[in-house]
Amino acid sequence: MLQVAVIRQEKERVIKALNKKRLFHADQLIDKVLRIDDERKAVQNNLNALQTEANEAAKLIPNLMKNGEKEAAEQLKSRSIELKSQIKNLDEQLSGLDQQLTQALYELPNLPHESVPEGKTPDDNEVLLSKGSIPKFDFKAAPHWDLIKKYDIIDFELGNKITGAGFPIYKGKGARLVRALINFFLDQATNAGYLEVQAPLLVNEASAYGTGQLPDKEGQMYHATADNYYLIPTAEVPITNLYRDVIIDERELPIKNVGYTPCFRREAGSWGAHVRGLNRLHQFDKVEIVQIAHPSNSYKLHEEMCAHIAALLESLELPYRILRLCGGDISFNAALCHDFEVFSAAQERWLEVSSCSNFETFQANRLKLRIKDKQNNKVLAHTLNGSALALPRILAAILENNQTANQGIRIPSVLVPYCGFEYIN
RNA sequence: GGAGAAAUGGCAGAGUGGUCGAUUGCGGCGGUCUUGAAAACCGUUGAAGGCAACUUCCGGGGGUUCGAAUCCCUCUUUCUCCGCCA
Repeated sequence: MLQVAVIRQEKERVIKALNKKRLFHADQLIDKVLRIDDERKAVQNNLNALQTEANEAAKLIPNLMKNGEKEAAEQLKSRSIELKSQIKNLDEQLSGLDQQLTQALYELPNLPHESVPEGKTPDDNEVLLSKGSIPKFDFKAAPHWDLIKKYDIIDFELGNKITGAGFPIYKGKGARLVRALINFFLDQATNAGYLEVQAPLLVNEASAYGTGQLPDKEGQMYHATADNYYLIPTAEVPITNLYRDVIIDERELPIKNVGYTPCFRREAGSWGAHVRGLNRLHQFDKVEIVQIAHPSNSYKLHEEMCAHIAALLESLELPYRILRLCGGDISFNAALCHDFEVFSAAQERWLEVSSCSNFETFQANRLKLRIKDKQNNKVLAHTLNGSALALPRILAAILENNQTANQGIRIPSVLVPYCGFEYIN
């Protein structure tokens, strides 16, 4: 959520930035915000004046009573009763305006960082780096959905029976490899200074609002309606919300957390071509890194997070590229986002395996996540997160890229100590 | 699930209708002293809105009253006891 003060003070810059995100009626939305905010202030001023009067009356009455001025006291009492109904009225107006203001602000996406390229579609994303060699085979490479059948390591049909489409059953070396990847990713993050946390997989409404899943993306989350909880679409939600309504001493920064969770996504309406096998699931595993940073160095920390993610991909020996998302493709909440894609050799496609974003103060403003310095001055924190990494597509790429003519699938050497075998065969 | 108790500032913990935004202790910050540190002493120290005056906030919501941290209702959470249970 953008800050009204920023919108007010830098209106032109904000409109320009929103246009880059292809929000072309930004000026109207911003005028609406400012109009509501003006009204809010006016109502609040009126309310304050009446409250002052009521407070003074309440102090005066006992004195009048003591001095035996019954008449005056009674008069003041009836005035107070009058004031009370007016105050109630204005109070209701004020909370109505507050709600309107929040609603209006919810419609505004985050401002893209200046380095975000102009553009409309994923084709306009900027390729920052492309690394690793794409494997060549002297045989017909099989897509991962054939390989998993051949080696009997993942069963989609069985998942259909238990739950439905998009909930695969990992078996044997498949299950072991998933566990190995999770442990490897957690260990790497811990070594890099992240504190591991295990957070709930269901969150309440306030948390979903805090990180921006609500109100917009309600349809993307599974909703446990009996208790009004949401299954998390990413560990970002519970982990970032650990710091909701918190004021952090700047000496504790940056806060670095890592967590493994399953992620649940309804992916409503997004099934079709290119979603076979592990490419898109309703439940998948992901290790997520989250940082709470001071605004002065959040971009440096974003680079550090991206370097961490790149190092993971390199140690898994996967060819990858890094994209800087353009204004048209970057998410509603992010100021800057780098996508990491691995090349899947049999599908001959790039698969997104990580998104690393700096949200600047956009989430912090909703979360009321602030930093205080020694002088007790407070500023909104910057929040960042990145997948490190999402498992299924990594798994798909490992299976496809490391297949051999007759030895089965070679496991990247860094994972061998974790899974205890060198080949799936 | 049943019975009871409680929820106050970073923490501990007073406050049961009228200058209470809240005594006090610890912690934090600043200072005196010290070569430096500790101890001691002095000062300072919640949040939000507002240009400001000022206003709001004592778990959330509602009510009683001229006036509520304090009384009533309700929800949530925590603790104790009982029951059940991975």
